[in-house]
Amino acid sequence: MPQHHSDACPGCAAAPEVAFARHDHSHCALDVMGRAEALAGAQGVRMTPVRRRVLEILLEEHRAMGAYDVLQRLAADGFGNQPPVAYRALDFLVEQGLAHRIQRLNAFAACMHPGEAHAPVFLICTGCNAVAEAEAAPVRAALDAAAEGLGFRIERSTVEAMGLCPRCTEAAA
Amino acid sequence: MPQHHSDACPGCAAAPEVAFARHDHSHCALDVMGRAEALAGAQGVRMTPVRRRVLEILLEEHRAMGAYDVLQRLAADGFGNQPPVAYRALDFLVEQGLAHRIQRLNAFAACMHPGEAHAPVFLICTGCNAVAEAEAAPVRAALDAAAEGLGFRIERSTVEAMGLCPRCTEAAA
DNA sequence: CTTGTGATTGTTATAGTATAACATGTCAAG
DNA sequence: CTTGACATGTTATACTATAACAATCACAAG
Repeated sequence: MPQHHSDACPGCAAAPEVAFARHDHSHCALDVMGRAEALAGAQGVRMTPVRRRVLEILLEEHRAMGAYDVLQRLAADGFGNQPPVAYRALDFLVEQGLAHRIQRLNAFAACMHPGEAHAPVFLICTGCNAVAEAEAAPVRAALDAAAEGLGFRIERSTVEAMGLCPRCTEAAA
Repeated sequence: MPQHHSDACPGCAAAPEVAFARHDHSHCALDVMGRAEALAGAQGVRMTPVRRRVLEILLEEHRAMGAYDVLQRLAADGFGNQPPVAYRALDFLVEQGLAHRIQRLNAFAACMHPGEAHAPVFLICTGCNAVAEAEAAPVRAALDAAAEGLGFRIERSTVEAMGLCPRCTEAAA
Protein backbone atom coordinates (compact mmCIF):
# COMPACT_ATOMS: atom_id res chain seq x y z
CA MET A 1 0.00 0.00 0.00
CA PRO A 2 1.50 3.33 -1.05
CA GLN A 3 2.37 5.85 1.59
CA HIS A 4 0.63 9.19 1.43
CA HIS A 5 2.94 11.97 2.45
CA SER A 6 1.39 14.49 4.77
CA ASP A 7 2.17 17.72 2.93
CA ALA A 8 0.37 19.24 0.03
CA CYS A 9 1.70 18.04 -3.27
CA PRO A 10 1.45 20.91 -5.71
CA GLY A 11 2.71 20.43 -9.18
CA CYS A 12 1.84 16.78 -9.56
CA ALA A 13 0.34 15.66 -12.80
CA ALA A 14 -2.87 15.09 -10.93
CA ALA A 15 -6.00 16.97 -11.79
CA PRO A 16 -5.98 20.62 -10.76
CA GLU A 17 -8.29 19.97 -7.82
CA VAL A 18 -5.73 17.76 -6.10
CA ALA A 19 -2.55 19.54 -7.08
CA PHE A 20 -2.37 21.34 -3.75
CA ALA A 21 -4.02 18.54 -1.76
CA ARG A 22 -2.62 15.49 -0.05
CA HIS A 23 -2.26 12.47 -2.25
CA ASP A 24 0.06 9.66 -3.13
CA HIS A 25 3.14 11.33 -4.46
CA SER A 26 5.39 8.28 -4.65
CA HIS A 27 3.15 7.12 -7.45
CA CYS A 28 3.50 10.42 -9.33
CA ALA A 29 7.26 10.25 -8.96
CA LEU A 30 7.57 6.69 -10.19
CA ASP A 31 5.30 7.40 -13.09
CA VAL A 32 7.25 10.50 -14.11
CA MET A 33 10.54 8.67 -13.75
CA GLY A 34 9.35 5.92 -16.04
CA ARG A 35 8.17 8.32 -18.67
CA ALA A 36 11.42 10.23 -18.44
CA GLU A 37 13.44 7.09 -19.13
CA ALA A 38 11.26 6.25 -22.11
CA LEU A 39 11.50 9.77 -23.48
CA ALA A 40 15.25 9.81 -23.21
CA GLY A 41 15.45 6.56 -25.14
CA ALA A 42 13.13 7.89 -27.81
CA GLN A 43 15.21 11.05 -28.14
CA GLY A 44 18.45 9.15 -28.50
CA VAL A 45 19.95 10.82 -25.46
CA ARG A 46 21.43 8.99 -22.50
CA MET A 47 19.88 8.91 -19.07
CA THR A 48 23.13 8.50 -17.18
CA PRO A 49 23.50 7.85 -13.44
CA VAL A 50 24.06 11.49 -12.52
CA ARG A 51 21.16 12.68 -14.61
CA ARG A 52 18.87 9.97 -13.32
CA ARG A 53 19.86 10.70 -9.75
CA VAL A 54 19.26 14.42 -10.15
CA LEU A 55 15.79 13.79 -11.51
CA GLU A 56 15.12 11.38 -8.65
CA ILE A 57 16.26 13.99 -6.16
CA LEU A 58 13.98 16.61 -7.68
CA LEU A 59 11.09 14.16 -7.58
CA GLU A 60 11.82 13.04 -4.03
CA GLU A 61 12.14 16.55 -2.66
CA HIS A 62 9.22 17.59 -4.75
CA ARG A 63 9.98 21.27 -4.57
CA ALA A 64 12.07 23.85 -6.34
CA MET A 65 15.71 23.26 -5.44
CA GLY A 66 18.77 25.40 -5.96
CA ALA A 67 21.60 23.86 -7.97
CA TYR A 68 23.78 23.83 -4.88
CA ASP A 69 21.13 21.98 -2.88
CA VAL A 70 21.04 19.33 -5.57
CA LEU A 71 24.82 19.26 -5.61
CA GLN A 72 24.95 18.57 -1.91
CA ARG A 73 22.65 15.59 -2.34
CA LEU A 74 24.74 14.35 -5.25
CA ALA A 75 27.95 14.62 -3.28
CA ALA A 76 26.38 12.62 -0.47
CA ASP A 77 25.70 9.90 -3.03
CA GLY A 78 29.31 9.77 -4.13
CA PHE A 79 29.07 11.89 -7.25
CA GLY A 80 31.31 14.85 -7.94
CA ASN A 81 30.72 17.82 -5.69
CA GLN A 82 31.66 20.66 -7.98
CA PRO A 83 29.00 23.02 -9.37
CA PRO A 84 29.30 21.95 -13.02
CA VAL A 85 28.23 18.43 -12.10
CA ALA A 86 24.87 19.68 -10.90
CA TYR A 87 24.44 22.38 -13.51
CA ARG A 88 25.18 20.06 -16.39
CA ALA A 89 22.69 17.48 -15.26
CA LEU A 90 20.08 20.14 -14.56
CA ASP A 91 20.65 21.81 -17.92
CA PHE A 92 20.26 18.45 -19.60
CA LEU A 93 16.98 17.79 -17.84
CA VAL A 94 15.67 21.23 -18.71
CA GLU A 95 16.66 20.82 -22.35
CA GLN A 96 14.89 17.48 -22.50
CA GLY A 97 11.81 18.94 -20.89
CA LEU A 98 12.19 16.73 -17.83
CA ALA A 99 12.70 19.64 -15.47
CA HIS A 100 11.99 23.34 -15.38
CA ARG A 101 13.95 26.30 -14.21
CA ILE A 102 12.12 28.68 -11.92
CA GLN A 103 13.68 32.05 -12.70
CA ARG A 104 12.20 33.79 -9.75
CA LEU A 105 13.85 31.39 -7.32
CA ASN A 106 17.04 30.57 -9.18
CA ALA A 107 15.88 27.02 -8.74
CA PHE A 108 14.84 23.88 -10.56
CA ALA A 109 11.88 21.54 -10.30
CA ALA A 110 11.03 18.24 -11.95
CA CYS A 111 8.50 18.50 -14.75
CA MET A 112 5.36 16.69 -13.70
CA HIS A 113 4.12 15.81 -17.15
CA PRO A 114 7.11 15.33 -19.39
CA GLY A 115 6.52 14.60 -23.01
CA GLU A 116 3.23 16.40 -23.15
CA ALA A 117 3.60 19.67 -25.01
CA HIS A 118 2.71 22.32 -22.52
CA ALA A 119 3.09 25.96 -21.71
CA PRO A 120 3.94 25.68 -18.04
CA VAL A 121 2.84 28.29 -15.59
CA PHE A 122 4.34 28.21 -12.12
CA LEU A 123 2.46 29.17 -9.00
CA ILE A 124 4.87 29.86 -6.18
CA CYS A 125 3.47 30.04 -2.67
CA THR A 126 5.22 32.72 -0.65
CA GLY A 127 3.94 31.08 2.50
CA CYS A 128 5.26 27.56 2.19
CA ASN A 129 7.50 27.74 -0.89
CA ALA A 130 5.51 25.06 -2.67
CA VAL A 131 5.59 25.32 -6.44
CA ALA A 132 2.74 24.10 -8.59
CA GLU A 133 3.07 23.59 -12.30
CA ALA A 134 -0.20 24.52 -13.93
CA GLU A 135 -1.11 23.98 -17.54
CA ALA A 136 -2.30 27.21 -18.95
CA ALA A 137 -2.85 27.20 -22.66
CA PRO A 138 -5.15 30.23 -22.36
CA VAL A 139 -2.32 32.21 -20.80
CA ARG A 140 -0.04 31.35 -23.66
CA ALA A 141 -2.77 32.24 -26.13
CA ALA A 142 -3.26 35.66 -24.53
CA LEU A 143 0.49 36.16 -24.57
CA ASP A 144 0.73 35.26 -28.24
CA ALA A 145 -2.09 37.65 -29.00
CA ALA A 146 -0.34 40.49 -27.16
CA ALA A 147 2.92 39.78 -28.98
CA GLU A 148 1.15 39.49 -32.30
CA GLY A 149 -0.02 43.06 -31.97
CA LEU A 150 3.59 44.21 -31.73
CA GLY A 151 4.85 41.98 -34.50
CA PHE A 152 6.86 40.04 -31.95
CA ARG A 153 7.28 36.29 -32.40
CA ILE A 154 7.50 34.36 -29.14
CA GLU A 155 9.78 31.36 -28.92
CA ARG A 156 9.82 30.60 -25.21
CA SER A 157 8.03 32.16 -22.32
CA THR A 158 8.38 32.33 -18.58
CA VAL A 159 5.24 32.73 -16.54
CA GLU A 160 5.60 32.70 -12.79
CA ALA A 161 3.11 33.91 -10.22
CA MET A 162 3.82 34.54 -6.56
CA GLY A 163 0.99 34.28 -4.09
CA LEU A 164 -0.67 32.09 -1.52
CA CYS A 165 -1.71 28.48 -1.98
CA PRO A 166 -5.09 27.39 -0.60
CA ARG A 167 -3.55 26.01 2.55
CA CYS A 168 -1.59 29.18 3.34
CA THR A 169 -4.53 31.40 2.42
CA GLU A 170 -6.56 29.50 4.96
CA ALA A 171 -3.80 29.67 7.54
CA ALA A 172 -3.49 33.42 7.06
CA ALA A 173 -7.18 33.99 7.67
CA MET B 1 13.28 70.01 -32.64
CA PRO B 2 13.61 66.73 -30.80
CA GLN B 3 16.18 64.25 -31.96
CA HIS B 4 14.95 60.89 -33.13
CA HIS B 5 17.34 58.16 -32.16
CA SER B 6 17.99 55.68 -34.90
CA ASP B 7 17.27 52.44 -33.08
CA ALA B 8 13.94 50.85 -32.40
CA CYS B 9 12.46 52.02 -29.16
CA PRO B 10 10.58 49.10 -27.67
CA GLY B 11 8.91 49.55 -24.36
CA CYS B 12 7.99 53.19 -24.69
CA ALA B 13 4.60 54.24 -23.47
CA ALA B 14 3.73 54.81 -27.08
CA ALA B 15 0.96 52.92 -28.77
CA PRO B 16 1.81 49.28 -29.53
CA GLU B 17 2.31 49.99 -33.20
CA VAL B 18 5.29 52.22 -32.53
CA ALA B 19 6.82 50.42 -29.58
CA PHE B 20 9.37 48.69 -31.78
CA ALA B 21 9.65 51.53 -34.30
CA ARG B 22 11.79 54.64 -34.44
CA HIS B 23 10.38 57.59 -32.64
CA ASP B 24 11.27 60.41 -30.32
CA HIS B 25 12.49 58.75 -27.18
CA SER B 26 13.84 61.81 -25.42
CA HIS B 27 10.26 62.94 -25.09
CA CYS B 28 9.20 59.60 -23.56
CA ALA B 29 12.06 59.78 -21.10
CA LEU B 30 11.32 63.33 -20.00
CA ASP B 31 7.68 62.55 -19.63
CA VAL B 32 8.36 59.45 -17.54
CA MET B 33 10.86 61.30 -15.39
CA GLY B 34 8.33 64.00 -14.66
CA ARG B 35 5.66 61.52 -13.71
CA ALA B 36 8.13 59.65 -11.52
CA GLU B 37 8.96 62.80 -9.55
CA ALA B 38 5.29 63.56 -9.07
CA LEU B 39 4.54 60.00 -7.97
CA ALA B 40 7.35 59.99 -5.45
CA GLY B 41 6.03 63.20 -3.94
CA ALA B 42 2.53 61.80 -3.78
CA GLN B 43 3.80 58.65 -2.07
CA GLY B 44 5.74 60.57 0.52
CA VAL B 45 9.01 58.97 -0.52
CA ARG B 46 12.13 60.86 -1.49
CA MET B 47 13.51 60.99 -4.98
CA THR B 48 17.12 61.45 -3.96
CA PRO B 49 20.06 62.19 -6.26
CA VAL B 50 21.18 58.57 -6.53
CA ARG B 51 17.67 57.31 -7.19
CA ARG B 52 16.98 60.05 -9.70
CA ARG B 53 20.25 59.40 -11.48
CA VAL B 54 19.60 55.66 -11.67
CA LEU B 55 16.21 56.24 -13.22
CA GLU B 56 17.77 58.71 -15.67
CA ILE B 57 20.39 56.16 -16.60
CA LEU B 58 17.77 53.49 -17.22
CA LEU B 59 15.79 55.92 -19.34
CA GLU B 60 18.83 57.13 -21.26
CA GLU B 61 20.10 53.65 -22.03
CA HIS B 62 16.59 52.53 -22.69
CA ARG B 63 17.32 48.88 -22.30
CA ALA B 64 17.55 46.27 -19.58
CA MET B 65 20.72 46.90 -17.59
CA GLY B 66 22.50 44.79 -15.04
CA ALA B 67 23.00 46.28 -11.59
CA TYR B 68 26.73 46.39 -12.17
CA ASP B 69 26.29 48.28 -15.43
CA VAL B 70 24.23 50.86 -13.61
CA LEU B 71 26.83 50.95 -10.86
CA GLN B 72 29.58 51.74 -13.33
CA ARG B 73 27.60 54.67 -14.65
CA LEU B 74 26.94 55.86 -11.11
CA ALA B 75 30.59 55.66 -10.17
CA ALA B 76 31.48 57.70 -13.24
CA ASP B 77 29.12 60.37 -11.92
CA GLY B 78 30.82 60.50 -8.56
CA PHE B 79 28.44 58.30 -6.59
CA GLY B 80 29.58 55.34 -4.53
CA ASN B 81 30.83 52.42 -6.53
CA GLN B 82 29.87 49.52 -4.31
CA PRO B 83 27.07 47.13 -5.28
CA PRO B 84 24.63 48.13 -2.53
CA VAL B 85 24.51 51.68 -3.89
CA ALA B 86 23.06 50.43 -7.15
CA TYR B 87 20.93 47.67 -5.68
CA ARG B 88 19.32 49.93 -3.13
CA ALA B 89 18.37 52.53 -5.68
CA LEU B 90 17.11 49.86 -8.07
CA ASP B 91 15.12 48.11 -5.35
CA PHE B 92 13.58 51.43 -4.43
CA LEU B 93 12.55 52.12 -8.00
CA VAL B 94 11.09 48.67 -8.38
CA GLU B 95 9.14 49.00 -5.15
CA GLN B 96 7.73 52.31 -6.28
CA GLY B 97 6.78 50.88 -9.63
CA LEU B 98 9.22 53.15 -11.45
CA ALA B 99 11.33 50.30 -12.76
CA HIS B 100 10.97 46.61 -13.38
CA ARG B 101 13.24 43.68 -12.79
CA ILE B 102 13.66 41.34 -15.73
CA GLN B 103 14.26 37.97 -14.10
CA ARG B 104 15.38 36.26 -17.23
CA LEU B 105 18.21 38.73 -17.72
CA ASN B 106 19.08 39.54 -14.12
CA ALA B 107 18.51 43.08 -15.22
CA PHE B 108 16.43 46.18 -14.67
CA ALA B 109 14.52 48.51 -16.96
CA ALA B 110 12.68 51.78 -16.40
CA CYS B 111 8.93 51.44 -16.29
CA MET B 112 7.47 53.22 -19.27
CA HIS B 113 4.11 54.04 -17.74
CA PRO B 114 4.55 54.49 -14.02
CA GLY B 115 1.52 55.15 -11.93
CA GLU B 116 -0.84 53.35 -14.22
CA ALA B 117 -1.86 50.05 -12.70
CA HIS B 118 -0.61 47.45 -15.09
CA ALA B 119 0.31 43.83 -15.44
CA PRO B 120 3.52 44.18 -17.36
CA VAL B 121 4.56 41.59 -19.87
CA PHE B 122 8.11 41.73 -21.19
CA LEU B 123 9.05 40.80 -24.70
CA ILE B 124 12.76 40.14 -24.94
CA CYS B 125 14.32 40.00 -28.39
CA THR B 126 17.01 37.34 -28.55
CA GLY B 127 18.36 39.00 -31.67
CA CYS B 128 19.03 42.54 -30.49
CA ASN B 129 18.36 42.34 -26.72
CA ALA B 130 15.67 44.98 -26.91
CA VAL B 131 13.02 44.68 -24.23
CA ALA B 132 9.48 45.87 -24.78
CA GLU B 133 7.03 46.36 -21.97
CA ALA B 134 3.62 45.37 -23.18
CA GLU B 135 0.38 45.91 -21.35
CA ALA B 136 -1.45 42.64 -21.25
CA ALA B 137 -4.50 42.62 -19.07
CA PRO B 138 -5.83 39.57 -20.92
CA VAL B 139 -2.73 37.60 -19.94
CA ARG B 140 -3.21 38.50 -16.33
CA ALA B 141 -6.87 37.57 -16.59
CA ALA B 142 -6.03 34.14 -18.01
CA LEU B 143 -3.44 33.69 -15.29
CA ASP B 144 -5.91 34.59 -12.58
CA ALA B 145 -8.39 32.15 -14.04
CA ALA B 146 -5.84 29.34 -14.04
CA ALA B 147 -4.87 30.09 -10.44
CA GLU B 148 -8.49 30.38 -9.43
CA GLY B 149 -9.05 26.77 -10.44
CA LEU B 150 -6.35 25.68 -8.00
CA GLY B 151 -7.48 27.93 -5.20
CA PHE B 152 -4.28 29.90 -5.55
CA ARG B 153 -4.33 33.65 -4.96
CA ILE B 154 -1.85 35.58 -7.10
CA GLU B 155 -0.13 38.60 -5.62
CA ARG B 156 2.57 39.35 -8.16
CA SER B 157 3.40 37.78 -11.47
CA THR B 158 6.34 37.61 -13.79
CA VAL B 159 5.61 37.19 -17.47
CA GLU B 160 8.56 37.25 -19.82
CA ALA B 161 8.68 36.04 -23.39
CA MET B 162 11.82 35.44 -25.43
CA GLY B 163 11.60 35.72 -29.18
CA LEU B 164 12.28 37.93 -32.15
CA CYS B 165 11.18 41.52 -32.57
CA PRO B 166 9.80 42.60 -35.96
CA ARG B 167 13.13 44.03 -37.05
CA CYS B 168 15.08 40.88 -36.21
CA THR B 169 12.42 38.63 -37.67
CA GLU B 170 12.80 40.57 -40.90
CA ALA B 171 16.58 40.42 -40.72
CA ALA B 172 16.49 36.66 -40.17
CA ALA B 173 14.37 36.12 -43.27
C1' DC C 1 39.10 -7.51 -29.67
C1' DT C 2 40.96 -3.14 -30.47
C1' DT C 3 40.81 1.23 -31.42
C1' DG C 4 39.05 5.64 -32.22
C1' DT C 5 35.65 9.02 -31.54
C1' DG C 6 32.40 11.64 -29.21
C1' DA C 7 29.87 12.25 -25.04
C1' DT C 8 30.05 12.42 -20.07
C1' DT C 9 31.99 13.36 -15.75
C1' DG C 10 35.54 15.25 -12.67
C1' DT C 11 38.22 19.21 -11.29
C1' DT C 12 40.23 23.81 -10.95
C1' DA C 13 39.51 28.30 -11.33
C1' DT C 14 36.95 32.33 -11.95
C1' DA C 15 33.06 35.30 -13.40
C1' DG C 16 28.75 37.35 -12.29
C1' DT C 17 24.84 38.49 -9.09
C1' DA C 18 23.24 39.91 -4.58
C1' DT C 19 23.02 41.02 0.38
C1' DA C 20 24.47 41.40 5.48
C1' DA C 21 26.34 44.48 8.65
C1' DC C 22 27.98 48.55 10.21
C1' DA C 23 29.81 53.44 9.71
C1' DT C 24 28.85 57.90 8.16
C1' DG C 25 26.24 61.51 6.46
C1' DT C 26 21.96 64.36 5.55
C1' DC C 27 17.88 66.67 6.53
C1' DA C 28 13.62 68.10 8.44
C1' DA C 29 10.69 68.30 12.70
C1' DG C 30 10.53 69.74 17.07
C1' DC D 1 20.59 72.82 17.95
C1' DT D 2 19.33 68.39 18.84
C1' DT D 3 17.29 64.39 17.66
C1' DG D 4 15.63 60.77 15.02
C1' DA D 5 14.73 58.66 10.69
C1' DC D 6 16.23 57.77 6.47
C1' DA D 7 19.92 57.58 2.96
C1' DT D 8 24.45 56.66 1.48
C1' DG D 9 29.15 54.82 1.77
C1' DT D 10 32.03 50.90 2.70
C1' DT D 11 33.75 46.32 3.87
C1' DA D 12 33.12 41.84 3.57
C1' DT D 13 30.96 37.84 2.12
C1' DA D 14 27.33 34.75 0.27
C1' DC D 15 25.12 32.87 -3.55
C1' DT D 16 24.65 31.61 -8.55
C1' DA D 17 26.82 30.19 -12.77
C1' DT D 18 30.23 29.06 -16.36
C1' DA D 19 34.89 28.59 -18.81
C1' DA D 20 38.48 25.51 -19.63
C1' DC D 21 40.84 21.44 -19.44
C1' DA D 22 41.72 16.51 -17.84
C1' DA D 23 40.21 11.94 -17.18
C1' DT D 24 36.97 8.50 -18.11
C1' DC D 25 33.38 5.96 -20.29
C1' DA D 26 30.16 4.02 -24.03
C1' DC D 27 29.77 2.47 -28.35
C1' DA D 28 30.41 1.72 -33.11
C1' DA D 29 33.70 0.79 -36.99
C1' DG D 30 37.17 -1.91 -38.41
